[in-house]
Amino acid sequence: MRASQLLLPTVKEDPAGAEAISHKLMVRAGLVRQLAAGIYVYLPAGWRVMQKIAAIIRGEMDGIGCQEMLMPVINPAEIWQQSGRWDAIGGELFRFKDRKGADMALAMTHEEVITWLAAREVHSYKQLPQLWYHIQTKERDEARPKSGVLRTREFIMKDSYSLDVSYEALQESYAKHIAAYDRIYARCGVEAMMVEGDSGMMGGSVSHEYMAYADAGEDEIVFCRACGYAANVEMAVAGADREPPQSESQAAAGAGAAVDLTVDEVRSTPGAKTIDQVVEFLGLPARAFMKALVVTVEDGAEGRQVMVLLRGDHELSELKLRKALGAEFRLATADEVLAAQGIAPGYVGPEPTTLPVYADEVLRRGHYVAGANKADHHRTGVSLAMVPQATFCDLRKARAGDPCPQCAADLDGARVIEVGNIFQLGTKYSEPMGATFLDVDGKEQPIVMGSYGIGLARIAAAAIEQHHDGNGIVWPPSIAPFEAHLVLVRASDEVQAALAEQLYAELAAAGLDVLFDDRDMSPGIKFKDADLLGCPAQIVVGKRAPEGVVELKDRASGERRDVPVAELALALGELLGRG
RNA sequence: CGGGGUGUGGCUCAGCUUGGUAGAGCGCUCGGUUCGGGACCGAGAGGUCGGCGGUUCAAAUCCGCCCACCCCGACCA
Repeated sequence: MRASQLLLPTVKEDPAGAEAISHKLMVRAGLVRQLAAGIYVYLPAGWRVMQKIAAIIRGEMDGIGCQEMLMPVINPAEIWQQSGRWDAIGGELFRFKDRKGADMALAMTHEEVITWLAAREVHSYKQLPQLWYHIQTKERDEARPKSGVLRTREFIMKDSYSLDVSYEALQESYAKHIAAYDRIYARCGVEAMMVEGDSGMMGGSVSHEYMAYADAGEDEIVFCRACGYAANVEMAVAGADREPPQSESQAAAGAGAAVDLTVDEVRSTPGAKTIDQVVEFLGLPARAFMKALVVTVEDGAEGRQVMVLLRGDHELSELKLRKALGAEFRLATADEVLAAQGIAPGYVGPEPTTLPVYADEVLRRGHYVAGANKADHHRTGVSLAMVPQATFCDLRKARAGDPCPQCAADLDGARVIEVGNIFQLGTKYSEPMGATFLDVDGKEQPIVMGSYGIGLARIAAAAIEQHHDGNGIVWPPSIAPFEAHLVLVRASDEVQAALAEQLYAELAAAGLDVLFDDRDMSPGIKFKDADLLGCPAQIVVGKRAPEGVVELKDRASGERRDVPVAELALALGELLGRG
């Protein structure tokens, strides 16, 4: 491809509002343009990256016997009503009516279509297992698109589905996907880790998420270098705290502290409503406090209130609380808190309270400062021995430094991008949608299903997050828009131009993806563009063209060396890792 | 959906507080000089200041409503 003819609109300045590095670089390098919130145009170079990622995914999916097909984005409402998701999913599902007034939906994933297909075409255990996939646009009316291509309302996903005769058989399909996914990320040059997931709206029981390390990621995981345990912080088991409660270490240190945590006493804390403010006011660490949240449980027509207790320095895992309650919940409004506890948020405490209490495990021990249920006052010496109705459970988010729940080593933490996930759906869709088969005994059974997704753009973005420098993107060779960027320094120099043309023809003939910068522009612009775009090899035809020598630059290391034209093919092969 | 912010040439932004001739840098066009790390000189093109309404002799600027986009939160196969 000739740069003089390629639509590659590079820009010098970061786009307004962009924060994620991948977002800035994808726009600056001329890979994408935003049409509307969370809706992007893939420009030629960006689309090449997507196609390369798709090709790697295809290869690996085909490799485990998964069959490619194509399912429609437009779905009749009927199948979504059958699966129950028409009602279960809120505004995230794009809905519209066709000209006849029939309800339609834009598919956000394809379980319904797959199950519809399976119900019609799969009848016997002899046809199973089946592995089906497609690479198709997904539509989701995200509440908040963000971070460029990381969270969008329209995106391309590889989604595959397994159909099996039993849960045991499903394990095999699941294992095949795990193996394929590991290879896909490795081949794309993205470092990702499999963690336990929450199955969320997909339903089912077992699920895992593939997480790629990136500061721009919106998820956080903890993982153990010693034993390999890894989980989303929402999910991860928060092990016991190594340190004793603050009140015990304070007691051990002897008397004389300004505030004795073990003494039951009401103290005036005017204006101090948040943990940070009370910490400041009393001069105690956050872990000396107990924070009381009042939440409204939405398991009846009218919500009921429940008090949730966490240590001051811990964060609530909403997922864990949802599981403990067995119902959805939300933070209570100020009015609800006042009605339920008789005090406005800010000074709520468990002593006394008539509400059901759910307390995090670490609060079993120790004395804490808690709200005094009186405006502008907190109370010391509060221990949960005073709250007999308290139910203890693991409610807090795990964090780096916590002991690993499997081997007790220290957990590490990382921000991550979710680049894929796999679910054991079971019969969640096959039962309501009547996707059954006859087993060996002639008995009708629901098909046991799994679903497996990978977002292509997220792989591209994660690759950039993991591989870039101050000058631009440093693509892994496997997914770079071009393998080599041939830079003609002086287009007006006949010798240089002739040599560049010759190399362009030869490299292309050798099957290499080459971008030939034949533009008549100042060299600085060309070099900057080449670094920004980030193709792994740069071949610079310049001063030494008359001798038949060009410069080969390794984008990743920045190393450059002069190479006689005759040796270029070999040197390029080495640089690109083709041996 | 709640909170905050922004909207001015293609891009990034200033101007708005205190109403009075619409600006800069980059990009673009033409001519010339340059030519290995986003060159220089000269001459140009390009804007209903997000939209509608209001106040005023006069609105980019003040007021109201709406829209779009961004950020935080809620939500998230």
